[in-house]
Formats: sequence, structure tokens, C-alpha cells
Amino acid sequence: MNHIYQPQKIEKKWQARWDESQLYRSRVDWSKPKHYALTMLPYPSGDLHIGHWFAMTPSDARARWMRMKGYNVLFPMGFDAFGLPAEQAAISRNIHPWKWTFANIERMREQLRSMGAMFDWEREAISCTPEYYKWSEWFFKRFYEQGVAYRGSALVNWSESLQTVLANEQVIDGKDERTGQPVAQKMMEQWFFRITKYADELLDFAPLDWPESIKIMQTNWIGRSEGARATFRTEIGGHPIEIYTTRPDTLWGATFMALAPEHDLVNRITTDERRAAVEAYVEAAAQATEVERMVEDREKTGVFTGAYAINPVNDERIPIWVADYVMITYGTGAIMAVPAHDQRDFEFARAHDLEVRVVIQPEDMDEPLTEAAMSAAYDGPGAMVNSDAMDGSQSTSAKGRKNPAISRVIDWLEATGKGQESVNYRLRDWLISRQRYWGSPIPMLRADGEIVPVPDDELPVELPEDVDFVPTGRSPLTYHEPFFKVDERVRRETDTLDTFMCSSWYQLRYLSPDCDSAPFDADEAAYWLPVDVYTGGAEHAVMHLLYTRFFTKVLRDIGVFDDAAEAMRGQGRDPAGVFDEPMTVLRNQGQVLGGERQGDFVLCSGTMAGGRLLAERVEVADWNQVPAGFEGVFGEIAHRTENILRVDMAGLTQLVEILPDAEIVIPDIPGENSVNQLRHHLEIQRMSKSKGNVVNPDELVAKYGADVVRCYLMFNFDWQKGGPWNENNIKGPQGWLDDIWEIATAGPPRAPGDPEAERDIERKLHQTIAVINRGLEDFSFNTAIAEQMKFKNALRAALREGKIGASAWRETLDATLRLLAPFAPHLAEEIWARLGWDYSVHQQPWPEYDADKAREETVDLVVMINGRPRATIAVAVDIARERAQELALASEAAQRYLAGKPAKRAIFIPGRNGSDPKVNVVV
RNA sequence: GAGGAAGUGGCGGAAUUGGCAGACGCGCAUGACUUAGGAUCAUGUCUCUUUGAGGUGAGGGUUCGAAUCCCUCCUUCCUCACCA
Repeated sequence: MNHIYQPQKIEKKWQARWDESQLYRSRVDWSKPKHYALTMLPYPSGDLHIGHWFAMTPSDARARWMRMKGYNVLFPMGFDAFGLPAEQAAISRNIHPWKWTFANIERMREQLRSMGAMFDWEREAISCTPEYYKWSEWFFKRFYEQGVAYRGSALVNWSESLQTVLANEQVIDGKDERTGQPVAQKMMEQWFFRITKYADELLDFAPLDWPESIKIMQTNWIGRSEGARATFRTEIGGHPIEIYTTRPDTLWGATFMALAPEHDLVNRITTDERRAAVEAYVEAAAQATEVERMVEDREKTGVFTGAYAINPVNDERIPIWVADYVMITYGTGAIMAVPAHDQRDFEFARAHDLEVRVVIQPEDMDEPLTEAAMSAAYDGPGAMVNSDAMDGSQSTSAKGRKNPAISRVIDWLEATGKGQESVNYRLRDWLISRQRYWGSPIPMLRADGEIVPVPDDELPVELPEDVDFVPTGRSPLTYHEPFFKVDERVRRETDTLDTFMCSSWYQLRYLSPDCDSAPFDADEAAYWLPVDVYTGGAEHAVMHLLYTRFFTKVLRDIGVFDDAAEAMRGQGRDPAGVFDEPMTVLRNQGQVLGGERQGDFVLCSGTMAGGRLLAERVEVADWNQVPAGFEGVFGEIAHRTENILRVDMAGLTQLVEILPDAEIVIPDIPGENSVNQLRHHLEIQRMSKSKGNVVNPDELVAKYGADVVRCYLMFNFDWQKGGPWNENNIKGPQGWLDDIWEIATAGPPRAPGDPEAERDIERKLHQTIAVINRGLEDFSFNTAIAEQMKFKNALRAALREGKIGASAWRETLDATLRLLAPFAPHLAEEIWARLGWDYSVHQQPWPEYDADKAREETVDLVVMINGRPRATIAVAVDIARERAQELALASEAAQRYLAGKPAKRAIFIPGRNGSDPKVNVVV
């Protein structure tokens, strides 16, 4: 028997044993309740990051717990393997994406295995294999047939640096979300998915237990707004200009119109004398990047087209301007401008000397509101004025039909045929084609200019391997003739699918990764779907998490789940609602941030000048090495820019300028040192290679063992929040597992055992079970482990006192190891085996919580005076209200406060869920 | 500008959701064992003017009772952003 816990000696062994014995194979078993636990699949970048461990190992612990509770658990793993980094590696390092990707997968599989997770590797799916992307292509075809996929022309995001278009969701602040390179707007013909058709259904989160923040983000992203459309006509030519507004009640206040620079009509309506100015403006707007156009507080610019429009509600003639604050991608790309009641229009009107006409008289104002009195638009409630027959209608702060004025105007617009009620969305259709090589081919052809799908029996269209990666920026498929030239008349689509399409259905492929007659096996789907718990990062809120919901709804509507629904009925299960959403419960983990770094402690000597020390000598030392009577500045370097240090001198910040020829002494680094070698305090921030604060999980596993790393990650953070890395804290979980090892390997105690102490341990055990159950249920892994540590402390103390006999020790250990198994699977298994118990601990049932065993016999009655605890009295658990009040009032503490006077009230708060009862005495 | 989340010891974080604030752990302190201690064990560790009193970013409010609910600020992080 080893008496020291050496995880490195046992972990590999058990991982191999679990594999061999197929411990984690999950098979359909209709006699057992199922649980599909899913954690977001990694991109095979080549190295598993500590963030992967943080996301996956707690998810694994929870899946293991569900399994021990009697569920048939599916917990699969795979790789989201298409994407740009592979292609970039191909260009810069001359390695084929296929080779690069699979080498990385090999490596990451090993790293994933080292976690000791219960992944069922037989179900692994890799999105870049033909077996997988055959079905991505197949889905694309079905979408095309159903009109969900279409080819269309639109203003799209073009990344010059990546030489491809990007979806709206992949553009942040006008920059590519991955590389931060600027993205330009460009009119292009591309493939789209009609996600907008599902906007309303995607807004319905009723069936989902998802974080509120994700639901809000998706809701905002979809951006549903209610209002009306109305058609204005140009004075000359009568060209219709359709506008969308959420404020039809202000239609009478429109004093001009504004078109987006990209609007079709700009060219046609501009008068000859305004043409030069308008063309110059449109040109300039096209040159400006999205970023420039979005700069906050930018002066509202625009030019007059020379043309006028007729307002349909009052036949008034108003000028038509072109302004880049109107976005072609939102609404109709044209607005009616109501400066009195819209801040942007107001600013524009003031900048270009246009009329501001009040049509809503503010509620709380007696005098009529006038243009001259306004310094900002008024968008509050009030009565409609200057609006003909609508005058007097009450406009509230409510939106859409809930606002009486809006509702009345919409009715009138519809009755008179001047406009109609309209709902608008911010959401755009999903642009899914990419001008890149390393993605799933789009199974389409162009025959004599006409678009036709590749026949099903020719799927998958395989990516050719013999392509040349030359840094032309263009996809190698575009100059690979055998690929794109099918014959003289027929050309193949060379764009590939957005990788988000591949990851929109991977949870289905896990069900049957080898199935070659369908994307997934209907019987498997009938049993396992939907995913019961999905874990991963919140950064996918409006991308993957929205796409996969959309994808699932389309599959349902086009009948892809019909066979699975039939199979469910065959088992007597109701398929209603089962295929509406991909994942029922979603929880996001936070992010592990880089650790805080302390700055060097320095002693700086020199001369003071202008409030700063001009240092001739800077020495890195220890705070206790400050010589008595030291004259200079000493403290931690809080910040450094070039040769200026900000030194934190016990809370006081001192500026130190290091003179060019100053002597710098760093004892740890021999030889001559430079200013740049001085370390300054580093703020907590994201881990990144450039900051040099990344944590390598492989090294941690080698040093502490996988179980310790797992437990550290679960114990030292609020999982849903994340936080800064601090390796010092790893000693906590390490010590806990050491102690468990010691208690277990010491062998049964020779003590006879004290029934009372043994009963107390049993009671604490059951209290612990309750807390662990709640912790795992709520993804509060830290409290679940804290409670186990507490229990271990109590058990160890009782053992040291010689109060636990052999059989109680054995029974307690049996339960302890089961409770430990989800968290530290290797250690629990090793001790279980050493005690000679049957393989495997992971196949044991979870200890059942017994409320009777957990119950205390006596509790502390807390005596509170005016809500403040002042004393406790030991009483029976089931103490009655009256008795508790009596005891409290009679207590020394209460008497002291009452000073002979009667108490005003004495409120009894019964002890619930293990908390002590209280009496609050009001004096 | 809009929306969201959060602010608790020296640190990571608890608090059964309105009922003993600071569980558990790190760190630190004192002691024991030791040639040694960055091992192990024991004890202690919110603050103060300590028979008591105060304390959860600041200020107000509701309540018998507030870290938790409401109002007004301040700070940090995230998301969206000229959205008509």
C-alpha cells in the first residue's frame, strides 16, 4: 500500500481500464430514463486550453452524478474541425489542412482523455470528414428545395484580409470577430438561410430553461419592433418611397425624408443641379468603413437631392435628403424624419436648417411646445396636435398597438390605404457561403447559367485534396479545374459552408456517427433527444446558440424528425414538442482569467526633482531588505511606461524616472539589466499567448494529477462566473484528496467505536449528501466540494479521537467514495479497488439522502433583539412556537434589553432545511 | 446612447433566496514535532474605544428583521449600438 497519494501512478491505469471495459458506452435502453448531457465541442486548434477543462470537467462531474442517480447518460465529444485557422496554417507553413487538423485532433484526444471524463468515444463526430459533411450538404439541399436556402444579392460583410464574406453575427464593431480586421460592406450575390422567417418562433423561449442573459441577447439580436409602413411618393415621377416607422402617430410631423446612400432611388430622383454633390456624398459614404460611420456623437451629415416627396397623410411637400445615419440594412433604407420627436432627426434638422414641427404636445406642459423652445427632440407621452382628424389622440410611452394614438393612426392608415401595420426585425437572413477552401462544399451546380443541385446519390461533393495553397487570397477551389469544371456546360459552386452550419446539428450526429443512410438514426434520436443539459460559453449567444435553434426548427418543419417521432410513438412516448428545440437546459460557464501578477519590489535612489525621483540606481529587492533610513523611493512597481515607474509606496504612489545611464540590479538575472526587465503589476485579464499568462493544463496534470486539477477548477470558482487563476489555491483541493487517501488507506480503525459519535458522522453524511445534490443540480460545484471537505474534517477528527469503529468506518468510506466519484473519478476508483470492492465505483448507485438520518436532535434557538442575534439557547429540534417565545423572552439577553418593560412582539422563525429556529424580540 | 450582470475579509468565494454575514479553501499568526521547514499537526484569524457595539460600494426607504426587495448615485464587466 502506498501511503502517499500519487495521482500520476493511478490515473493512466484507470483511463485504460475504463476504455477496455467500455464503462462509458451509452446505448439506447428504453427501460431507463435518459439524460443527454452535452458540452460544446472544441475547435481542433492543437492544444487544449485550461478553459476547455473549466468548461468540460464540471459538466462531466454532473453527467457522472446523473449516471449514478440511475439515468442512462449520453456524454459525447467531437471536433468542430472546419475553419480558417487550418487554411492559414496551410498557407503559412505549407501543411495540408487535413493533415494539420488530424494531427491536432490526435493530440487533443489524448489531452481530453487525461481529464478522465466519461466521454463515449464511440460516438465521436468530426465535422470535416466526408461521412459528416455529406449530411451538412444533404441538409443544404433539403433547405434549398424547401426555399429555406436561397441565393440572393445583398449588402454583405466582406473581409479583405480573410478574402471572404462573413455573417452579421461574426462582425463586431465593424471588425471580424476572430481577427479584429476591418470588414467592408459590399453588394454581393451569396447563399442565405431564411432565418428571418423563424424570427417570431425564435423569440419564444417558453420551452427553454436558459440563462436570462442569453434569452435577452437573442431577443435584442432579433430586434422585433412594431409599427407601420407608409408609402410616400416623389413629387415628380411619383416614385414610391416606402418607409417603416415605430411612431406612425408622428407622421404629421415629418418635415423631410432621408434615404440611405445605398438606396436604389437616390440616383433616379436626384436633380441635375444636385447630382454632383449627391454623387460625391454617396461615394464618400461607400468609402467609409462601417466603423467610421458608426462613430458616436458624429455630426449628422447629408445632402439634399433636390427632389421632394408628398406626405400621404397630409399631402405636404417635403424635401428628400440622403444621409448616412439611415442604414440600408434596416427597415426599408428610407425614413420619414420627424425632428420634433426623434433625436437623430432633430440633430439633422438643426445641422441643416430644416423645419421642426411639434405634433405631440407634452403631457405635463401647459403652454404649447414650440420649435424655438426645443433643445432636444421630445419622445415622451402627450396628445397629438397639428395632425388633422387625429388631434387629441393620447400617445403614451407604450409601443405598438398598446399605444392608443399609434393604434388609432394605424387603423386610419389601413382604412384609407395610405399604409399598413408592420412588424420589423433587426435580424437579417443568415449568410452561409464562404469564399474559402476548408469548409463543407455547397452541393450546387450552374448549368448554362442555371442553378441546379447535385443529385443526392453524388453526395458528398468531396473537397479535393490536391489543391495548391498560394497566398493569392482566393480559395484554392476557384483555380482547381477538376473540381469546379464538371464539364463544358456545368460549373460547380466553389464557395463552402459557414462552419456554424456544421456545428448547428452536431448534437444529432453524435447519436449515430457511423450512420450512412441518414444524418442520424431515428431510433437513437427518438430515445436521446432533445439534449437535456448543454454547457458552454456565453460568447455563442447570438451565433451558434441561435443558429442551432433555427436549424432544429427547420429540420422539424421539413420532416427530418418524422421517423424519430414515429419511433417514439412505437415506444408509447409522446413526441409533441420534443423536436422544437435542440437543448432544453443551457448553462454558461464563466471565463478563467489570467492571474494577477505582482510587480517587482524596488529600491530606487537618486534625486527628487519636480515631484518625481530621478533614479540613478534601481534595485529589485524584498520589502524587508529596505535599509534603515533609506532615503529613496521603495515599493511595488504598479505601472511602467518606458522609463517612468509608478511605485506603490504603502498606498502612496510615487513617480520614478529612470535616468538613461541608471544602474539596474535584478538579483535573479545576472549581468547588466535594462528597464524593460522590470516587471510591473499586471491586471487580471483574459489569458493570451501575447500576455504570457496562459496556463497549460498538461503541465498541471503532470504536477498535481487530473483529479486535483478537476477539483481545483470546480472548487475555487463560481463556475457560472469564472475568475482569476491562482495556482496557490490548488493546495486546498489537493490537501482534501490527500486526506481522503490517508483516511482510506490507513485501514480500518481498531477502536471499538462510540455509537453517539458514529451516529453523528452518519447525520453529517446525510446533511452532506443534501448539499452535494443541491450543488450539482444548480451547477454550484464549489459548494458541493466545500461540503465534502467539511465532512472529511469531521470524519478525520472523529477517527483521531478513536470514536469510529471498523464497520462504521467502512460504511462511511463506502458512501464517501461514491460522493467523490463524480469529482475525482480516478482517486475514487483506486481506493474503491484497494478496499477490495467490486469494479466499478462509477457503476454504484448514488447515496440516497435520508432526511431522518440528517435530522439534528437539539438545535440552537437564536434569540434576536430587534433583528440582531444576541444569544443562543440549546433546545429540541421540534420546539413549539409558544415554548420558544417563552424561552427567548425569559433569556438573560432579552431581559437586559427589556429592562423590566414588556416586549412589543416576539416573532418565531421556525428552522427550515437545517437552519436554526429564531425568535426576534422587538423591544 | 440602449440593454444586461455584478460590487461581501488580505485573496478565491459561501449565505438554503427576506431570518446567526463571512461556510469551505488560500494566505497569515502563534504553538507543537523538528538540525531545518516552503512537510505535518493544533489553535486563532471581519473591525473597534471588546461586560459591549458596529459591519456586505455610497446615501436614503420598506420591514419585527435587508448582502438579498424599492429609490438615487458611484464603480467594474459583458452584449448591442445613428434600429427609424
